[in-house]
Amino acid sequence: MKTAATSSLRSPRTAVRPVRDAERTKATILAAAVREFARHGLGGARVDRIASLAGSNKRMLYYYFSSKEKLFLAVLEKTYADIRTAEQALNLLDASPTEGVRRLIEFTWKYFIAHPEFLTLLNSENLHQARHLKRSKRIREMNSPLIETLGTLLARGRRDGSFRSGVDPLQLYISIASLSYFFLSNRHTLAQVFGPALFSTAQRDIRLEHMTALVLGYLVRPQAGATIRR
Amino acid sequence: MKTAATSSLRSPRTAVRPVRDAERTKATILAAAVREFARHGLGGARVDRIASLAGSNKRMLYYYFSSKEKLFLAVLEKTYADIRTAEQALNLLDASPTEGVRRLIEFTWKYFIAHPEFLTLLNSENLHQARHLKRSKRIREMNSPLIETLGTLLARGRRDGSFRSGVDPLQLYISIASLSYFFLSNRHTLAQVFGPALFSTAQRDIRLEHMTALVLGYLVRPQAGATIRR
Amino acid sequence: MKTAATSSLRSPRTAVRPVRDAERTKATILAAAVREFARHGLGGARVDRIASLAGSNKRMLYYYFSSKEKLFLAVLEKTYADIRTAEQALNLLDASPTEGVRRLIEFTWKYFIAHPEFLTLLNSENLHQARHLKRSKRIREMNSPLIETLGTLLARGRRDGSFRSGVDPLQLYISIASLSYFFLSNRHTLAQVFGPALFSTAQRDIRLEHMTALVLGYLVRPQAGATIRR
Amino acid sequence: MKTAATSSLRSPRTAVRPVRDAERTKATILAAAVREFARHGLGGARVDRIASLAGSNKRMLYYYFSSKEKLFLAVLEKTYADIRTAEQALNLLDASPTEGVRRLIEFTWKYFIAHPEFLTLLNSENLHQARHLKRSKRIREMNSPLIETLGTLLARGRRDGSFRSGVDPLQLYISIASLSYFFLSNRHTLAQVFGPALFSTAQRDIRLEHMTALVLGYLVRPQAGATIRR
DNA sequence: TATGAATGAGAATTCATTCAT
DNA sequence: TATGAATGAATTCTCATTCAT
Repeated sequence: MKTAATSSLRSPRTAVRPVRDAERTKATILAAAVREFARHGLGGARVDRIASLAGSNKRMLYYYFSSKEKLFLAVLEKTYADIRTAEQALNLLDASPTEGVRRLIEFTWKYFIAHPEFLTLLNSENLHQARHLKRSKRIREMNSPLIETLGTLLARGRRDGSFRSGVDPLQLYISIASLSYFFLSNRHTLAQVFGPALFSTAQRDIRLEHMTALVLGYLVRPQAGATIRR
Repeated sequence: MKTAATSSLRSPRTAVRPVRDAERTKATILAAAVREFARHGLGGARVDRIASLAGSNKRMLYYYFSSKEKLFLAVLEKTYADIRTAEQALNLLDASPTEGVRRLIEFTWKYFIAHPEFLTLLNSENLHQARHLKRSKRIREMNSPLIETLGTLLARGRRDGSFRSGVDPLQLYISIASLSYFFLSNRHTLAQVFGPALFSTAQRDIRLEHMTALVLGYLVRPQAGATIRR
Repeated sequence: MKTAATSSLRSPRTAVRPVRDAERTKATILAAAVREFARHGLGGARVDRIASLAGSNKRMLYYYFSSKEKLFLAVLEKTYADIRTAEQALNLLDASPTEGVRRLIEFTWKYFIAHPEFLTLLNSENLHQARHLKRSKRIREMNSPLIETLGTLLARGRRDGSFRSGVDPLQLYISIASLSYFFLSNRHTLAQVFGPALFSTAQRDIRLEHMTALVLGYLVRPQAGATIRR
Repeated sequence: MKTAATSSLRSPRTAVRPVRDAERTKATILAAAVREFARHGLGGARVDRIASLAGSNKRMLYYYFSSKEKLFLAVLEKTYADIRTAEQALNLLDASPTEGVRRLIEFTWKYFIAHPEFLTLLNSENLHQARHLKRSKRIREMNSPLIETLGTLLARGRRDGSFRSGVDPLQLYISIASLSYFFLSNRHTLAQVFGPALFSTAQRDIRLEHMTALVLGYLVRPQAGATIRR
């Protein structure tokens, strides 16, 4: 009876009965948790909702993750792991310094757009003063390769005369992230204050262009011969 | 007994000036709410804690603010009103375009440092998709004068040749806010990932310098005569 | 029967509506908790049951006692306070040493019969290794006056030749408690093993006589002149 | 993979002797259950903990014992069987009546010290009003031989003039058990109230001496010739 | 205006037990 | 025989809100 009801809800082929596949169940719960925590924050997330979102039940959640807090940590770890993986696919050093920086800006922008959960989860974790991150060896070991890559790009650009000197790669990296982050993370209040047009698809390109112009306008030295006249 | 003692402490006769207790109680609760919502977000904030933080009681809170949500809205309105007031004290148009922009960056940076609650409250409101802001006529009427001021600065700079052309004041305003916001709002996770040294007082100045260099490096045209040679 | 008894407790005149008498509500909850913990032990007791037994609700229980564990502690404290009060009403020193000891035995026996909760609560607390008692300053300060009283009786008896010498009052006190405690605390298993007749009202007197004979038979020296012959 | 590895470790071929795993598993679970129920009582015991304590799993526990309650019953039966076995090794009738009683006291004392689980399990069963015992034919058939033995000792002692008359062997048996039981079962609260020194090893001997003196002081008639004079 | 008492609905977490392999 | 996965029903505890004085 119960089985019938349940099976009608879920397609017979995929999940008629309990999965009995630990890894899969765990992954499903984790994915549901990512959505829930991203949408409602740590405090606002509901364990019940995560379980039913995952097509599982609360008990399984505790079976695999022990507590809501630890589940949140697992979510953070997955989120960090995901972005690190995406970063590794970037080959910024294949291009010219200018092109490399341009691609980094674009990557950041597009990643944040494709993964809005990253922004809200990070906000949540900061609201809690990075309490969970502090306890996670895993995350602390996941260093982003991008700071070093950006450092290499800056050095190359300086050497070939295209970039100005004296730029700290960490500060610049943070600035690049900032420009995308703020715009997307605060889109609801920004839309309210400056009008929803700001978030049309056309405006998205405009924002990307602006950010690129800002960063490259700062970095790139006017080329020789490009004498500036009045 | 206790009541008598308490009331004598707050009795109009002993107060220095005939302060309206009602207004004072309301303000105290609001101030406590700002702290609580800033610290814990909307979901994590506790009505009990606000009441006791205010040295008052829950009944008063409901008496003046009707519900937790409306109290949150009041908090947002106060927070926006505060920053608008601070912005009005700025006289960016008294200075040169370059100096005006520099001051705007500095103001933003320092305001965010002095008012960390602004950042977390905004994050909270965005988590809730600006649900409260949408309902607040008051906030929507509180337009920031800075976009227009920045537009004027950009136009002046363009005219006097110091600034590049084609810069959208809104985009630039958002970028300026971004650079401070991200760094401060995510300080806990950033400290965890890049080390706590990033947030020493010395580093603060470095961040401000970097942001200023970035924005002005982009905006300011190399001066005439500053010919670039091989 | 039970309904009648219960409803009389809540007669319309006394508690039709919420009591709004903090002390009374608290006391009612505490009384209900004594019953529930005594019946089911700490682990087996149900917070819901306590609340409804008290004609109140769970929330009030937490309002006044913070947690199940702290409520249990309050119950222990009350239980200890009760027996100490009862002990203070005893005037053992008014009687002869023999009579004094007899009365102590009788008091212990009757108190344990009248207060079966004392036995089970003590068992529970010992199961938990006196975890709660350790935290209770109140209980540690509630010293029983009976050890000292018993010491005085023993000294007097020794002096007037009625009691043997070399008896440690603490050991004897513990033994007196033991004799009643074991019989009553284990009555269910004893009845199962030795038959329920052991707990008839007639047998109760027999037990009291036996315990008195045992203790006094040990303490009291055969009187002079009562020569023992073959 | 993991399963294969595990089962190969326990395969009959690698075991030293061809032990019947079934019996062993059952015994291991039972032993673990004794500990767990003794420590936490019936209500506080956790099926999970028993399984992992036994190095086994919950399914096996249910396979062999059907339910938590039945497992508790099995534990009680084992506990009773153990003490009956130990009692049978006593040969109290080999000695003089006085010596026989002395040995019985000592045996009780030492058995309770060596088997603290007996005390807590009995307390648990009494908290549940001997519910399980009532259902166990096995236990009801396991009569203690000691009542009869004690009866014989008392009769002999009366006949040879060493013991007083009119002593009910059951009452005395219960008293002897009481004196050890109470002291040991309530050791945690007693230590809290009277200080931990009461449970030093030295004090243990003092307690045994006291109990023996008490019982024999009551039982033994002053010897003939030991006329009491003025 | 002020305050402590009271509450229902809901939150996280736990538990004994069963299922599938 | 053995094992990990799965679950419904409780269980403790929390929270925003309202009531009585």
